[in-house]
Amino acid sequence: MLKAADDIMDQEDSTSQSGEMTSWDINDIKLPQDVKQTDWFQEWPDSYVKHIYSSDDKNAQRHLSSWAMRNTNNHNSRILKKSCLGVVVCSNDCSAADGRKIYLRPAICDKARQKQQRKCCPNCSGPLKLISCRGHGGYPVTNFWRHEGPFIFFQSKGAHDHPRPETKLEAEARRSIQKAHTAIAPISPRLKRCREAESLTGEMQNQETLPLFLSNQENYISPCSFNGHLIDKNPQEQIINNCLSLAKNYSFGRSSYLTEHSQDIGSNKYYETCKEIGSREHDSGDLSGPSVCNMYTDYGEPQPWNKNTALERNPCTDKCCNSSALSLADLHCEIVSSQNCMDSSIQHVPNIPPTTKACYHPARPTTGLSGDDFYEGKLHVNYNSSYIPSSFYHLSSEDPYLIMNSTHHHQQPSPLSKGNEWDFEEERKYTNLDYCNNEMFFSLYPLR
DNA sequence: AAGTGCGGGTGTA
DNA sequence: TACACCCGCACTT
Repeated sequence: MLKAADDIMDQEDSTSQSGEMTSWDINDIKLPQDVKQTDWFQEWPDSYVKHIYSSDDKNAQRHLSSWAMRNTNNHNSRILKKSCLGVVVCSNDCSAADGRKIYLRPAICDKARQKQQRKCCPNCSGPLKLISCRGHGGYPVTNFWRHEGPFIFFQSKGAHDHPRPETKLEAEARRSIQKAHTAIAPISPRLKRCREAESLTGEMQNQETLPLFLSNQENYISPCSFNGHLIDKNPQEQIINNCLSLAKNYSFGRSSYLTEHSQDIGSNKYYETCKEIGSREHDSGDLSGPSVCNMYTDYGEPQPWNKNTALERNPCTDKCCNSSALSLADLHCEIVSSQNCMDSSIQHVPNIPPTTKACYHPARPTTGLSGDDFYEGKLHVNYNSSYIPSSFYHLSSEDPYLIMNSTHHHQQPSPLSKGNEWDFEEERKYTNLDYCNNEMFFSLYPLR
C-alpha cells in the first residue's frame, strides 16, 4: 500500500522546488549528478516531495525539520531515515484566550517524550496527549536524507495528518523562558509542575505564553549591556540576559512596522519605509546601537495546517544577496524588573496574517541568510562581506514570534560603510539590493 | 537533559 | 525482503 502510494506520488511530483527533475528515488543506486539548481531548505516539508540541497546547506547537513522527526533505523547507513512523531495536544482540547489550540512539540528522545506526556497542559493543566502522525498509509510520515557528492537529496513520504507542532526553536526558547520565569517568581507546587511540563514540552503556541522579552523602552529602568557581556552578574540579571538573548535570537526583525504593516511586506512601500528608517536613524547620529536587518521571506505554499511557511526560498537568486552587510553591535536594553521582563512588559505580536502571502515570489531573490542561522539563532559574521543578524528572516506568520517593540533606535555603522556615516546606498550596494530590488526586505530596527 | 546518528535486534506483512 | 519500531550506545548541544 505504501509502495503504491509512493509510486503515484512520485509520478505526480516530477519537479522539485527549483524546477529540477525529480524522477529519482532516494533508494536509487545512482542519483542525478547534473543538478543545475539546488533547492532552498524547506523547514516544513510535507506531502510527497523531493528536494536537492547543496551539501553546503547547513540545515540540510543537519537533516533539520520543524516537524518533530526522530531517527528511524532503516539499516542503511547511506540513507538516513526519520519518522514524524506527530504533535502533543491537550486532552481537554482546550483553547487559549485567543482561541488557538495547544500544539506542543513532541520530545524527540523517547524517555523525554514519555516524561512529557506525564505532564499537564500549560493552558488548562489537563493531561497532554500525543497525536501520532499517520500520514503515510497509517504510518508516520518519513523523511529520507542522502548525501551524494555536492548534493544532499531529500525525500518525504506521506502527508502530515496533524497540525504543526511548535518549532524546535520555539520549544527551546520557551524552555529557557520558563526556566527564567521559574527562577524569578516563586510558584506553587502545582504551577511548578505545570511549568516543568512547559519546560519539557514547550509551551502552547499562543500569545499568552510566548512572551516578548523586550518591551517598550518606557518601561525600562535599569540598563544592561547585551552583546554577550552583562554589566551585572547577579542571577536575576543573568536570567534577564538569557531572556534578552532569546529575544535577540528570535525576535529581531519583528519590528513594529513589520507587525503593523505586514500587508506591505514585499512591497516597494515596505522597502522604502525600511530605507527611510535607516536614513532617519542615520540622520539622528545615533550610531551606538545595533542595526537590525529585517528580511521577510515566505516562499512556502500553503500547508494543510498552516498557510505559511518559512525558510522556503529559491536559491537561484539567493546568491546575489548573500553578501549582505549590516552591523550589529551591542544591544543596550533597559529593564524595569525581572517580573516586568517576563510579564507586564512582555508583549505578543499577532501572527502576521495571511496577507503576507502577497509576497510569495518563488523565483525572487531573498537574503543571504542561511536557514542554518535561523536554526542556530546566531549571527552571520563575515567581515569580508557580511555581518548579519541572521535569524531575522524567519518570519513565518504561523509562529508566535517574539517581537521587539522598539520605539527608539540605534544604529551601528556598517563595517562597509564609510567611516561612521550610514550610507544606505552603500549598504544597498553591498547587500545587492539593486539585484534583489524590493524582494529583500530590509529594515533597520536597532534597539535601546 | 535532550537531541542526534548509528546499528543490533525483533515482529509483521 | 521491506518496513516499523525498540533499544542501547556514543557523541553533541
